[in-house]
Amino acid sequence: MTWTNPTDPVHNRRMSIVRSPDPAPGFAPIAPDAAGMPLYRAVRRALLRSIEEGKLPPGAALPNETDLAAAFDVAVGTLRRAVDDLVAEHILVRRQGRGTFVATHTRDRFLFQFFHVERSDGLREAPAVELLSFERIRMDEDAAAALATRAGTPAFQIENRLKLQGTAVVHDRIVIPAALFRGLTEKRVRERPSTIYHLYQSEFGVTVVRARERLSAVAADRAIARALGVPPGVPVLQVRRTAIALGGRPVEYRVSTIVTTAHDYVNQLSRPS
Amino acid sequence: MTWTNPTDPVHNRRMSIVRSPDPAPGFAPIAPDAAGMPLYRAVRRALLRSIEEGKLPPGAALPNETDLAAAFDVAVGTLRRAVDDLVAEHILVRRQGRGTFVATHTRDRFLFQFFHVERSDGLREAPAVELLSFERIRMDEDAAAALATRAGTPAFQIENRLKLQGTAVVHDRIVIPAALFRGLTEKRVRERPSTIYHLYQSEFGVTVVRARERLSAVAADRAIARALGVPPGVPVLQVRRTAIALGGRPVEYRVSTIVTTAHDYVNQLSRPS
DNA sequence: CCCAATTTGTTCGTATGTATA
DNA sequence: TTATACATACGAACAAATTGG
Repeated sequence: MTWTNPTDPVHNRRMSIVRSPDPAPGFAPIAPDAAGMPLYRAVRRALLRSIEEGKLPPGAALPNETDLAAAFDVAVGTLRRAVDDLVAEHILVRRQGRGTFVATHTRDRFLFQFFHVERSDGLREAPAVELLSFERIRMDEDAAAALATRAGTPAFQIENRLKLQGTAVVHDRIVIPAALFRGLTEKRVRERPSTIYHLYQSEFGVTVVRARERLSAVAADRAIARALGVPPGVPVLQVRRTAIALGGRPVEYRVSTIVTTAHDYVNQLSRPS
Repeated sequence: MTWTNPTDPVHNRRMSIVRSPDPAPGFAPIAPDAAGMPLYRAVRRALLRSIEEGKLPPGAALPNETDLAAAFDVAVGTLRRAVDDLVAEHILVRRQGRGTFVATHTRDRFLFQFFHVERSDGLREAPAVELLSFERIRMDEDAAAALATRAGTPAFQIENRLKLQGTAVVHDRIVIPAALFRGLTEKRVRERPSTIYHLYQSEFGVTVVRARERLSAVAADRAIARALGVPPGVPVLQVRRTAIALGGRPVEYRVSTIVTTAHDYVNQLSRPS
């Protein structure tokens, strides 16, 4: 059984109608005006807030579009536009016939979105990660600046060596605030079943959604050179990454050092759609 | 005066209706089926073809959405979706209240899409370009491979030095096929009023739409070191770019060498929407 | 293997708001 | 002010993919 809904002539919105058991609990109608923000933006923010607050944990299925639109009191098209944006940001994933889900940090996603090294001939493969060290440290100036805190802030530092086709190519030094990752141990890092971003997400509720990278060429220092099996002083590519989590907070500072004798950092400037 | 259009129950498409003077000449209805491709994809391709064929030159205004949708015999929403995609690819530009236009290569676009160097403290500014040399050459293996042709193919080679905040930071060696740029002279390069991509577009009908870049760290050779005023052998960032034009053809191979003592190559991994 | 239910994907159409000239 | 064009929002119908019986 269906009704046709009377519409509010001012805002062109459906007027609220009582329904039997709420098909999308926890989603309140969007206020008609939110500082001149388009409705689909307000819906996007509401969804984002639900995800950030944990009401929609990673992997969770959203209510179907019809129910969710009804809960927000917007048209399906408006809801879809909001979801479109979140899908483009890799925060939601849609699967036709199945539903819409909060994105999880799979290996595929890591490779696609956050790993840019491939062999000079274009061969791409997942790196084999080897943990070199796990320490409690206090942040240096660089890490602190990137993480919007003060030098000396307690942190974990993880050093990894990444091999491609059997040869060491990348050295990662990862700095993460201890406050955000309470209870992290070397064991948990070493025995994580998937990527480290998956670990952040599944064990600490920290979902990395984007990152800024600054690249420069430097001479390999002794420690890096030894770790990567190259002579000290050879030019290596240094990538300083600040990873941003769901709330917009920087949560990881990472310095990747890449030997580019047989590999490159690749970047696509605009993809065909 | 308006009609309501009878619809084809099979494809849910409007049936053709004769109209007075064609409001969007040169745009034929899209065939209902194009290998299972969604209609909006077919519309996108039709628009792209019109642009590639020069029927919509850079800067040209498209017919308004209503007329264009009618010409293609699709709904406005379908047309808008096709245009959305081309806008995301920077091939079209929409301006509310004015119209939709074929994108031109402005300085702003170059900076946003194709120039990634900024000072270490985050300061971004447009580079001052200085032409160092202009030569007719034959392509080496690297350039030929990037441009999908054979070594020895006639080409132009342009060397530029880019200054930021008054200091030389980037050296560009640009290789472009002579066949695509007949009549190019040093004078035209030197006296171009805007970016070199604008020159390609306005003078040779070559519209760069995207690029692939491969980055590595190398030691500065003597020539580069002299051009950039650094000691030979210092680590520098080498960016090898293949630029792709509208038809999908590679049209430029560029090797940028960047001194990264006070500057970085910056990259955004996913932007918030 | 096929069918039915569910969910997203595509396409249609329309009305109104907002920016521009 | 008016006309035009894109932007937002509504609603509806059918297609396509997936899952479970």
